[in-house]
Amino acid sequence: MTQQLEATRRTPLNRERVLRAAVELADDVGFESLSMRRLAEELGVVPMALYKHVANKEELLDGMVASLIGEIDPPVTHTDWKSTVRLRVLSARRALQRHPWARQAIESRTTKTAAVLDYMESFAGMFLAGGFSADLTHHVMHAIGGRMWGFTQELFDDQSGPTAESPAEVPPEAQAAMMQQMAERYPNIVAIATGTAHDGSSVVGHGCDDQFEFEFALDLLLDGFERLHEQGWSSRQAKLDRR
Amino acid sequence: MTQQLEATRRTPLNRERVLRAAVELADDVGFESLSMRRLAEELGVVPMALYKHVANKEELLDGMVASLIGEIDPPVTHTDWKSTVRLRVLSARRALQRHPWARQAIESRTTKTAAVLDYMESFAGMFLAGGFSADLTHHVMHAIGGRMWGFTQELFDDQSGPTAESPAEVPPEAQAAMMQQMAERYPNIVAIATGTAHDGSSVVGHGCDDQFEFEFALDLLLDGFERLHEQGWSSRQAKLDRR
DNA sequence: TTGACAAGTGTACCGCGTACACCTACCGTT
DNA sequence: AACGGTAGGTGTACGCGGTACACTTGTCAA
Repeated sequence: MTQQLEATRRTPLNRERVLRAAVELADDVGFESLSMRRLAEELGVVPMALYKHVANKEELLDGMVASLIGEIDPPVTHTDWKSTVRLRVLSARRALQRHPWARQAIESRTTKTAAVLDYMESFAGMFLAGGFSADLTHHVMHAIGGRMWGFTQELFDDQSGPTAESPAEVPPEAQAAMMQQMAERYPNIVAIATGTAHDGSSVVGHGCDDQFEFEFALDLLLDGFERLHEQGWSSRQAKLDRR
Repeated sequence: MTQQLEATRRTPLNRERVLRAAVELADDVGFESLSMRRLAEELGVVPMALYKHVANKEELLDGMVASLIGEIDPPVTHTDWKSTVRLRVLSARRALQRHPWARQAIESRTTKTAAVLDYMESFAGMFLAGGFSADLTHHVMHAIGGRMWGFTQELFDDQSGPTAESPAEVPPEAQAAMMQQMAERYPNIVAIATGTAHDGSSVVGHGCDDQFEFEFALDLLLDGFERLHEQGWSSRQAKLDRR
């Protein structure tokens, strides 16, 4: 009968499996619903068992981020820095979109793990290899910020107005009235929202092309970097120019 | 004796006072340590009493953000859009720096309150008033993202390496050895970190000029916006150009 | 056979947000 | 003067979260 139990028993856990399960679970239920207890349950194990493989939840999250970094393509070679950076960022973005929890996870991390440092190291390398000064590279990395991970501060993703309660319970034509009110109180927002509804559909929350928005900002920055690089920008000079 | 009790009793709470106390508490103890229970304690009241003035913690945070927005200067008038936007953003940044919890609070909010919508409305207005098309304004607002609140994704603020444990317990000259290791594993990071230590001090975590980094990226974006605006950029054209 | 060690368990603690029933002082009305 | 509603504050309790600590159990080397 111990035999049976042994047969039933899964192959023992290990850090790898815990991390994989955590990623899967977060993919399914979202970042905020990922708990040690829930993860343990998913693995058919008691919560405290996890602590034999990760020190605490922080470390679990660090591990998840590391695994995410593993999904980002290495930089391509034999092109200019701009394409290299661009492709890498877009690869990061793809990884991020496969794992909706990743943005929150990255933002929640404070201490940099080796995996993160490695990624940043390699990222800086793309600029330096492109002939950027260490100085410019430094500031450029700051400027690109979260976009180096493939995300933007999304301040728009919700199409909900201030009075968004019921998800599908909106009276069909009452929407027009609300739209009316919106247009009065928020003319500019309505303008920029509908101004881009090229297909004529004038719903407020028509949702915009995230990918386009992302690339718009990314290219704006890359073009700016290029210009500074070409004109031999240095922070010392910039600071002198300021006065 | 009931007299005495009445005399002792504070003036009754109200939403205002709750919000003010919450802001103060968060200023002191940080975003993650702000709890309903702690706030209640601070107000000399039982936790559930707060729920007579705010519906739940979400609403409390919304209120805090609203109060923060109240600290941002209104847009200046009679200048070009660029200065107007720039000054406003820098004002937002100042507000944010007075309240270290604000970044996390803003990022944590999903539904937009009236206060937030008002701010965004007015923000969009600065571009539109400057002659920007609704189209360009839309994308520009996306691009500026969190910077419109005065913050950047800070991916650097920690100067800690991967082995940062004890805060002050670092053997004095062992730091040099660690530096050595750093330089081997992370040559690029070390280069861009020390490359900007203009004063010759080569400490890794010398900390950089946050304000400068912020303005660097902000101006890069504003210059980019200006260029696009001048050349009559439209998203339709941009999409056509892409192919 | 032993005994060390790694993996998993069970119990427990504290902090969190908040539902719900209750109390109590104050108010305008009758 | 008596009354009932109401706003503000209370007390108790629940479920969930992370995780400390002491324990069993299964495995393998000596």
